[in-house]
Amino acid sequence: MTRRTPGDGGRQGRPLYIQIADDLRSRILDGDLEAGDKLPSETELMSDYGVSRIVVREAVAVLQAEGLVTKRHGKGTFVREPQPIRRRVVGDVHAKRHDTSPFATAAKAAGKSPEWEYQTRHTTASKVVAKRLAIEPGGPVVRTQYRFLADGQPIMLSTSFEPTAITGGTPIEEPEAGPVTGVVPRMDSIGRHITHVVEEVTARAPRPYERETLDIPQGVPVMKIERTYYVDREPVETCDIVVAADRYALTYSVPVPARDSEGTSGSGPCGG
Amino acid sequence: MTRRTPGDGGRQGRPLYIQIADDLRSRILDGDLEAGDKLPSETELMSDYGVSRIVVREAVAVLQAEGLVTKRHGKGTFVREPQPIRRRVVGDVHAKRHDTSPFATAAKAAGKSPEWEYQTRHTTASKVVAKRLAIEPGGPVVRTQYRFLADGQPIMLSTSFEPTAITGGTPIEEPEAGPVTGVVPRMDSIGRHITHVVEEVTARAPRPYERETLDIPQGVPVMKIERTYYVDREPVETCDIVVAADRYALTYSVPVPARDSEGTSGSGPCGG
DNA sequence: TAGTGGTCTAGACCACAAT
DNA sequence: TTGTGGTCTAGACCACTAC
Repeated sequence: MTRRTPGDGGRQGRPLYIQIADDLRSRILDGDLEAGDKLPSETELMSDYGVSRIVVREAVAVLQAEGLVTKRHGKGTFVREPQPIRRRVVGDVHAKRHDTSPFATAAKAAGKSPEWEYQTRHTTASKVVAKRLAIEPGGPVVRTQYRFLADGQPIMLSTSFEPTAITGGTPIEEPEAGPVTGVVPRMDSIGRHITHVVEEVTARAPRPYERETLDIPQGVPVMKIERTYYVDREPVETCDIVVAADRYALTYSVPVPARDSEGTSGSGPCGG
Repeated sequence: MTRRTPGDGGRQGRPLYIQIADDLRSRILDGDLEAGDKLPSETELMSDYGVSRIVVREAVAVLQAEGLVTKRHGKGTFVREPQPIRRRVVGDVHAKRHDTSPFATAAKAAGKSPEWEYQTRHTTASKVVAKRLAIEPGGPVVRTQYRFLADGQPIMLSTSFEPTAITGGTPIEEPEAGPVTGVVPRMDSIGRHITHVVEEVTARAPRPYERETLDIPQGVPVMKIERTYYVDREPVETCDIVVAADRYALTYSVPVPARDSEGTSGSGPCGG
């Protein structure tokens, strides 16, 4: 490692904390340090590399931001262990049925009843929600916030919006208060069969509230799914789902038409 | 703000840098500071809050990790501006055709020819790749790495794998060297019509190589798409696609079957 | 009690960008 | 030249965890 004199500001090479981070990273990726292993303490790293504590801390912060390590107060810094992944499969053409409720299904498979907390409010549509529901901004909607739990621990957040124009006055006006639950059965019960679902997936750093509620470590982003249910071209419900990205994989299966007469389908390389 | 005496370690409240971060965050979210606006300099924040520089820097680092601000050396710290989003739509039931090459389509729509660089290698399948292609580990594959460019700037990385057992000896053995390009047309040309595509979406912090190549700022994760093309149940190509999460939204449209006799489809609340 | 990471001060020199 | 963020030192007290 290139050692620099105090205060030379980097003339002799890259910053020390970057060099140390690189060194530690390769020790992790090469398998020298395995998942769950403890990194040398800050004191050890200080003497190992002959630098001050802040340099060591910045180096470790780099690895933490990359999601490679986790710090535990009073215990040390550890190589992050891979999280168990929940697979959320949508639209598998080979499945007997389409599973639009993987949370409930997974919970049942594990012998647990799916649990969630919710809070329903009658309110008005914001500009964004109005656009997704194809209604006028300010129009009446029913908003329900969910927290889904596994072993009592929140693992998914969701907020749904339904236009009162569709459900108002029916037994299912409030999603969790009627005789039927589940979006598709509920809409079926008032004669509206949902024909398709559109999901828009993005990812970003978690908000402080999400970090706290979902117990998300530094360096782990969230995936946000904007899901909208349609009856033909009419949106009947839309919701935002937020999950920790290290615990979920979203799988989509999409058919390719028999032949593309226009010759543009799949015209690029894989990913293009 | 709760001021603490030096070295009291937090008895009187939350850490100073958290309080300062909270204050700055609310000034951003309340619209007091808008996208593109410059935050007070570190020197100003030091005197504004009466703390040392490291506290100010940690506070700003929090906001940076949340993706709210970007630092520019020699200029200042700025509220991040929303990035133009490329929408990648897969499986829209109302579209005339399925667009499996949104990159090329988007480039053409903008009046530019899509550009990419690639590098093809004959190699053997790793355990992971073998599993995705349903072949034996160590089996021969053709591996092609792509960098997709817009205005000369890389915006997407992709690595594809095709088993030589399928393409070997045909004109399309190497994806970019044959008479036909594009996964679907290429496979069509050797009598294998792709029936469906499976995409598995995850998100994580970018690797150093990805940060550099794709020019990803602090606090922005990447989305990784594992895409596999199938002829019936036989995988014929798989690839990994990596994009910056603040510049892409992945949209999937999935049909819901006419009626679910087993009564489990959509049985949970939205997101459940 | 000892070791760990968490927070904080005071001060220094540096590289980058605009004027 | 001035102001910005980038890197770094030396030292302090604190809270958490395990023994």
